[in-house]
Order: sequence, then C-alpha cells, then structure tokens
Amino acid sequence: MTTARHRRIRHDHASEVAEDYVEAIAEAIERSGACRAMDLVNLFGVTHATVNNTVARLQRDGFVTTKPYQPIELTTAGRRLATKARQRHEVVEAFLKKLGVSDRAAAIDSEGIEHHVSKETLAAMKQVLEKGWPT
Amino acid sequence: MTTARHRRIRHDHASEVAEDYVEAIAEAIERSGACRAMDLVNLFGVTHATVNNTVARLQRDGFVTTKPYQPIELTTAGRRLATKARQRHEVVEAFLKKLGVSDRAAAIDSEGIEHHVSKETLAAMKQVLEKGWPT
DNA sequence: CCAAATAGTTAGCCGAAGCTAACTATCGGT
DNA sequence: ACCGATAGTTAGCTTCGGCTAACTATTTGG
Repeated sequence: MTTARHRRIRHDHASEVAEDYVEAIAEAIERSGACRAMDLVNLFGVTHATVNNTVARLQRDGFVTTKPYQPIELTTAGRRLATKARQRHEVVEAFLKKLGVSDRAAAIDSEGIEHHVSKETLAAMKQVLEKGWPT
Repeated sequence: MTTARHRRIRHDHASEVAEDYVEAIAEAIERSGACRAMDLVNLFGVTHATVNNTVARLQRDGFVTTKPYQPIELTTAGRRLATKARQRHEVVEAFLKKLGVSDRAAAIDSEGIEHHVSKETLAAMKQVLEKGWPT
C-alpha cells in the first residue's frame, strides 16, 4: 500500500521534468515555428549540456525526435503529453487567480502544483471556473 | 531571472523529502512517544538503508539528531519545519475537501501539492476555510 | 539464557538532473 | 570566402534518493 504511494511519488517526480520540457517545446513551436535547444536553455535557466541530457531522455522515452543541429520535434506521444500538461496548467492557474491569488503567485504556484493534481481535483477546479463556487 | 526560478524548483524538490520525513517523525513521536527508523520504512515504503541515508542528510542539515540504535529526535529547527509542513498540509487537504474532492483524492493530492503552495495561496485557502468562498 | 527474529549499519550500485570544460558545427557579416 | 559568434555535442563530475547484500546489534520468546 505505502509502496504504491511511494512509487507514485517517485514516478510523478521523474515525469515532472518531462512534462515541463514537452510543454515548453510545444509552446516554442507554436510561437516561433521551431524549438531549438537554446529556447529551453533560456526558459529553464539551465546549461545547454543539461538541456542536451534531458532532451536525450525525452527522445529515449519517445516524446521527441532530434537530429544533430536540427530543431527538436515532438512525437505524437509528446504532443499528447504537452496538451494534457498545458490544459492542467491553465486550469490550475486560472483557478488560483479566481481564488484571489495574485497573477504572479498564481503563475509560480501553478507550475509546481499542476503535476500533483488528480483528475478528480482538476475536474473540481474546472467546475468552479465554469459554474462558480460550490454551495 | 529564469535562473532564480530554476534554483527555486530544484531547492523545493530537495526540501520536499526533508519536509515529508520531518513531518512523519513528528507524528510518530506524538503518536507513540518516539520515532524509530522502522516507522519511516513502513510509512514511506522504502528500505531501511534508504531511511538511513535520508535521516543522515536530515542530521547533516540540522533537522534531527540520532545516536546508534536510539530513536530519532527532532531539533528545534526540525520541529519548526514539521509544524509548518503539517499546517500547510492540513489547510490544503481541508481546502480540497471543501472544494468537493473525495477524502481519498484530497489526501493523496494534498501530499503532492503542499510543497508548492506559497504563503499567499495558503492564506487564500485559509480564508476560504474560515470565511467561505470569495465573492 | 540463548537462538531467532527484528532493527540498524555499512558498502557499493543505479538513474535523474544538475554542473564545467573542451570540443565541433553552423551561420552571419564584412 | 573567411572569421568570429552562436549553437550543439561530448566527457566527466556532483548530489539526491532510491536499491541490494552483508554485516552487527538488540530484543524477545521458549
């Protein structure tokens, strides 16, 4: 029982970085047509070497494809994950704002929180955004 | 700018485990008078070796003291951190329940979320618990 | 009271996510 | 057309939070 809980926590953490990267890659592609490693370097504030490592893991796990000196591309699985992550992110951020939290704090907190929100909690937040506070 | 954000994320993660452990140690002491490594083994579903490593880090960082074959004790800093963590945890969990999330999901989600909730968001949640939904 | 069960320690391994340093490749401007 | 700047790669290191295996210490029950 506790083992399952524990594995969940570890796995969640392992995939958080993947979600963040894939989300960022999708955004970069939308915004500028392509995602270069430097976009991720600038966004996450890590070195190019770290971006390389992480993107290599994403490729290994089937979320992106890369060719030397070419932009990073998302696979179908990568696009799916990116969409899911962004939707969750948007709901959490909007919910926090509706709660009365400042834009700045909502932006920061939603980044951390989005990875830990279950389907059920997400649905409850969406409900509030659409229909207002519960009775 | 992004560098600061990044460091925050990394540091947050580093201290998440510390918070979880310290919170659990405080609970065990309250419940049974003392915290043995086995309590943490059972709670987190990790091996005794892992608990040993982690507790060693907690000691290095000044949150607990240990002596061979003795129960784990909290330092003042450890107790302070445990109290803070538990308060946050309780607020988040109660808030989710008030949102209409099931007890089960609220318990699980609050564990992940509590570490990412800023003072401001926590205050907003507390406000809701005390005074009801915002207008 | 002693053996077995339980608890704690130590050593050595792994993968993830960071880093620096040194290198190579590509692109732009004169 | 070249050279410097920018971008990408590779190698090797660190810490954290996991693990197994082998050991030692303590507690407990027959």
